[in-house]
Amino acid sequence: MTEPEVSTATLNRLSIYLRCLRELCDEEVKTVSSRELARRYDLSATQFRKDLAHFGEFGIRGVGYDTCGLVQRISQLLGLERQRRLIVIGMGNLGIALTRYFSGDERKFRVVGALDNAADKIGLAFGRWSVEPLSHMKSIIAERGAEIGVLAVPAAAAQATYDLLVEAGIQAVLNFAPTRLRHDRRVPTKNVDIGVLLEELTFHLSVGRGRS
Amino acid sequence: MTEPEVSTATLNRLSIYLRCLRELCDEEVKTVSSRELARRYDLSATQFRKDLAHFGEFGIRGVGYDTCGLVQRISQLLGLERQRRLIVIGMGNLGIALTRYFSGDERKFRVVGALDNAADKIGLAFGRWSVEPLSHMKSIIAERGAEIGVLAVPAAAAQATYDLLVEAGIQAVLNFAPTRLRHDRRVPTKNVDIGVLLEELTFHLSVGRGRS
DNA sequence: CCATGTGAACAAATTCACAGCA
DNA sequence: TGCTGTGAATTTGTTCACATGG
Repeated sequence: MTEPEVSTATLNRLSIYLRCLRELCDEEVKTVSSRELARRYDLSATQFRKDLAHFGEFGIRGVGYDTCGLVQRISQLLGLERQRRLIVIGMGNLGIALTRYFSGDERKFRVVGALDNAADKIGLAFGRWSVEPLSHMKSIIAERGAEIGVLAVPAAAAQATYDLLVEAGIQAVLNFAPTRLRHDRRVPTKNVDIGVLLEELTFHLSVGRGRS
Repeated sequence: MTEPEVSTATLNRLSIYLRCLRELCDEEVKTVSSRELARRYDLSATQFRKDLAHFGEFGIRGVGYDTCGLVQRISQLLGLERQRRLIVIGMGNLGIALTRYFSGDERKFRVVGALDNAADKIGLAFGRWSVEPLSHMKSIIAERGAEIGVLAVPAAAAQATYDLLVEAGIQAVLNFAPTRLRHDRRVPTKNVDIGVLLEELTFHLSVGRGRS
């Protein structure tokens, strides 16, 4: 069974649905209709059904969806059945924050390495692991099974560090550096660009009140 | 002159173009064609022209675009002609990181307030301002001219804090809390949901190599 | 009878292809 | 001639409306 082509928008909505359904499941709501879910969380009922339709049939006609069951199903679809391992590269403000955040007993993602080349950072511990130089990258990825690289280096160093990550065998990258990466086709890469988002808000500020 | 309706995608690309053009301008490249820009930064030449077309004509036929001039023009379009003021709410790992980051002499955005209700946080200084309780929010916004609120509180507190921000007169919100906010139509709001992005990457991991 | 799942209609965004100007 | 600016064509994504099945 080869998985279908699914848009980023659909995948991101599945994450949202997962969160909503988890809440309902925790509240011991047994079943929910797409309409009720949409009303409660300000979503589109049709879109919810269409998004799921990419992957199969999950509901019961005339009834709705089993909340806890669907949490399991969507978790599987997204590949969240087991914990994923991250390494964070760049121990600036943001890198430290992310390392600390994902060093707790966070369910789905866990930091297994913190890297930086600055001599005054190496050896410090922001989470469970102390900071190591980038020369250890390849062995960390291989030995600790890191799958996702979190890039939190300055813009100027981002491309070179990205290339190192790919070369070292990382399987995906979440980039926080405010720069446009030339990325390897085989390594899925997402960008979080806080500057771009703030500038979008600024546009709306200067034009008048608007919606998200 | 009432501004046109522009999609989020277009606005975000304008921020990217701005960054690319700034680089070219700094390198003293005088003019650039849409094709050359696209080639160098892996963008779409047609899309670049179409995006600009929402706002007017900026190029010279047969020649291309004046790099430094276009930096100015796009900055104006996005409302970046003056510095914008932020307040950060929630001094957890991420809130501290963001406060520090935007407390430097960052050109376009500057933190003018750091808020948290935790007694052990109040009074600490992570940037130029020490942490104040949320009860000061309204006066900080009014007296220091804060326009954008950066929400970095736990998910459980996000909606209540968002409502407080709106009530206190904030003009836009950048939300880092992993939750779906019911937002006021008049206050543009953007979400940065790191969990959603990591889950998208995880999907691609489990399915096979893919692109961003 | 109710809510799902889905083809068909619609809307939005992207890409093509070329007219028109420097 | 070269590159912009833009209608027209195409692709992609969303919404509608209803047949289908529990």
